Amino acid sequence: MKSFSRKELDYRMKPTIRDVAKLANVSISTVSRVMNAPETVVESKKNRVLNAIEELQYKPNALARGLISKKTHTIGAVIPDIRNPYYAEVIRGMEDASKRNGYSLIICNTDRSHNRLFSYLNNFYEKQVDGLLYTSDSMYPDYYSEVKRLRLPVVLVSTHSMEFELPSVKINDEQAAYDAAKTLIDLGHRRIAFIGFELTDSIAGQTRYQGFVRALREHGLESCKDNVVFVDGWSYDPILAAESLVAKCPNVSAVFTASDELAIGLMCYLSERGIRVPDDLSVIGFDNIRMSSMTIPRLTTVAQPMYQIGYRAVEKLHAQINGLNDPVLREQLPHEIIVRASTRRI
Amino acid sequence: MKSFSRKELDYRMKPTIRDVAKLANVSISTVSRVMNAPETVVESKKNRVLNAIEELQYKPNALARGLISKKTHTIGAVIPDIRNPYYAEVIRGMEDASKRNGYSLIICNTDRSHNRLFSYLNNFYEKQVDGLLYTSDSMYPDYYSEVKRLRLPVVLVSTHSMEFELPSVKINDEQAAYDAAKTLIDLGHRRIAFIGFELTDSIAGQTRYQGFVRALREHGLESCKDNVVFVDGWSYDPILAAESLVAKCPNVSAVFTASDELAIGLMCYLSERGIRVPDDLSVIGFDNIRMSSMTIPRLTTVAQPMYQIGYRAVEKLHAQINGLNDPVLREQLPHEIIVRASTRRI
DNA sequence: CTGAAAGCGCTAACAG
DNA sequence: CTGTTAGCGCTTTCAG
Repeated sequence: MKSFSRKELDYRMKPTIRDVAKLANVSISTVSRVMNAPETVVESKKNRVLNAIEELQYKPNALARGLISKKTHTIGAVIPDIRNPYYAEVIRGMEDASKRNGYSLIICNTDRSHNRLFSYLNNFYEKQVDGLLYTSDSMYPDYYSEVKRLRLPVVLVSTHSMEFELPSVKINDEQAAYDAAKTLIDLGHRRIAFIGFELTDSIAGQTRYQGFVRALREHGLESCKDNVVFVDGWSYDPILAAESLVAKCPNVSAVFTASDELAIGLMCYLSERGIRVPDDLSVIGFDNIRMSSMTIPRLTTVAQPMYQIGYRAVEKLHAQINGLNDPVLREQLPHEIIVRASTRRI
Repeated sequence: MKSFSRKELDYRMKPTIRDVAKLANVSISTVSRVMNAPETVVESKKNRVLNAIEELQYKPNALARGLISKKTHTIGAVIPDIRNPYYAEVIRGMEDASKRNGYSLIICNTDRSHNRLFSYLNNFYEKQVDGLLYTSDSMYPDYYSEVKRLRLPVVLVSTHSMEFELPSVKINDEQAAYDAAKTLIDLGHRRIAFIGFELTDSIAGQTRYQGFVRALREHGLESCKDNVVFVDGWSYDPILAAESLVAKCPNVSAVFTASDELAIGLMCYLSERGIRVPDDLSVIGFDNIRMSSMTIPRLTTVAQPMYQIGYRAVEKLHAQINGLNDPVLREQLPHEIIVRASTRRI
C-alpha cells in the first residue's frame, strides 16, 4: 500500500501534510484537524502533530486549501495609478485592513484603460480572488455585467453607482466642493475661479463642479460659474492648467482646485509670475495629500479621509464576502476643511 | 460510469474543464491540450473545444493549475511604505513589468517591522508565490536564511547585499551623493550642510553621507563634514529636520538633503523664516519625485530612475525564476543631476 | 476521536 | 492525435 511515487523525506521537497502525518504517526486527516479544528483532536496526538510540524517547518499549501475551500484570502484591487499620492494613501488603508482581516492584496494599475480593466478582471477570476476593489472610476454597464456573471463581490472605492446596487465608500464630493467654495466666500471673496476635472467624470468632475456652482448660486455669485478650467483627471499637467486659468480669468481673487496637485502646480506657476499667494490670490485645494502641509505657503484644502476610505472598503468587502451584515450600502465618510496659509480674508 | 456527485450544468457553479469536455464531446485532456499546446490537437476538435469554452465562458482555475505546475505567476513585494512617493514610483515600474511578464503583484507594507517582514514571508510561501521583491531594507541574516530555506527566489530593490549573493538593482548611492555635493561645490559653495539618513541605514544612510564627505574631502572642505543632521529614514518629519539643521548650521550657503521630501520640508521652513532659496541658500534634493518639479522654487535634485528600478527588478526576478541568464548580479542604474531653480552660483 | 477514501480542477505521462 | 489514469496537497464526509 506504500506509494512509490512519493519521496522518502527528500530534503529538497517542500514538506507536505503527508510528511507531517508520517512523522507524527497519525493520518493526514488528523494533521488537517489540528490545523482547522484543534479541539477535536486528543491532546497527545495533537502534540505529536505540532511537534512534527515544528520539526519539519511545515506550512500548508494555500493553493490546495483554496481549491477545496473556495477561498483564497486574496483580494484584487484596480487603481488608476498608484503613483498618484491620493491612491497611494488609499491603498495603504486597504493594505492595513487586508492584513487585519487576513487577506493579501493584489494591486493593478489600469491607467483607466478599458482593456486593462477587463484583462485584470479576468486574471482575478482565474486566480480565484475572494473579491474586488474597484477604485475611482465609474462603473460601466459591461463591466458590471461581467462582474455579476463571475459572481465576484465588489466594492467601489472613491466612486459609487446609482445605477447599480453596489456597495461603495467615498466622501460627499458635491458637499465637499460646496464647502471649499463656501470657505472662500466666507473669507470675503467674490471673484472666484475653479480648476476641475472634466464633466465626463461623473464622480470627481461633475459633482465638484456642481458643489462649486451651488455655493456660488446661494451667494449671488453666479457670474463666476464660467471662471472654470477643466482638465482630464487622469493625465493633466498642473502647470498648464494653471496657465490656462490665469489666462482665462486674470481678475479673480481666489481659486478652488479639484486636487492638491492642481493647487500646487498653480502656486508654482503663480510664484514664477510674481503673483503672491495668498496676498494676491487665495488658493484652496482638495484631498489633503501629505505634501500639502509643506507647500509655500502651506495649502488650505479639503481633507479626504483617504486612508479610512481604503480601510473601510476592505471591511465592506470582507462583510460582503462572508455575508455579514453591513447596513449602509453607499457609505459616505466625512471630509473636513483644513485651513492653512494659502487663503486669506479679503 | 457517470458521476453523480457532479452537477448537470448547474448554472450557479463555475464551469470546469469537465463541462467544456462534455459539451465539446472530447476528453478533458483534449481541452487541456487546446489550452496548453493547441498545435497538438486536430483542427476540428480544437474548434469544438474553443466553441464550448466560448459558450460556457470557461476560464481555467489558476489554483488547480498552480497546484500541478508549481507556478502561480504571482510575486510578492515587500515595501516599507507605499505612501512614500519614491516607492510608489518603484511599484509602478514593478507593476508594469509584472503585467508584461504575466505576473500578478501582491504588495505588502512592512513599516520596517521585523515581525511583519517575517509574517509576510510566511504568507508568500503559503501562497506559493514564484518570487519575492525585497525593497529598501538591508538583508538580515535571519531573513536571508529563511528565504534560502524556503528556496524563494529574491531580488533586492533599492538595496543590495555584499554579505550574500543576492541579485539587486539600485543606483550608486555613494556616487550620486558625491555628484550632488560636487554640484554645489562647482557652483562655488564652500559652506555646505547635509541632511541625511541615520548611519545605521547602510544603504541610503552611510553611502550618501560617504559620498558627501568624499566630495568635501576632494575639495578641501572637510571642515564641513559635521554640518550634518541625521534623521530616521522611516519616520522623519522634514520640517523638524530643517529646524535642527538651521539651528545647528546657521551659516551655510547650501544644503544637500538625502530625499526630496527633506528638501521640500526645508524650503517650507526656510520660507517661513524669511530665508530665500536660492538667494540666501541653495538646496539640492535626492530622488526627483514628481512633486519636485512644482516646488517653489523648482527643486534641483539627483534623479533616481525609480520606475526602471522597479521594472528591472521584476525582470531580474523573472530571469531567476526561470533560470534565464542574467549576467549582472548587483545591477546599478544611472542617476542624473537635474538642475532646476533651487541652486545658484555663488 | 480517528482513519480511509473521495474528491477540488487541472496537467501529464502512458497507452492506444 | 486522443482518452485513461494518476496524482498536485489538502479538506471533508463517512464509517468505525
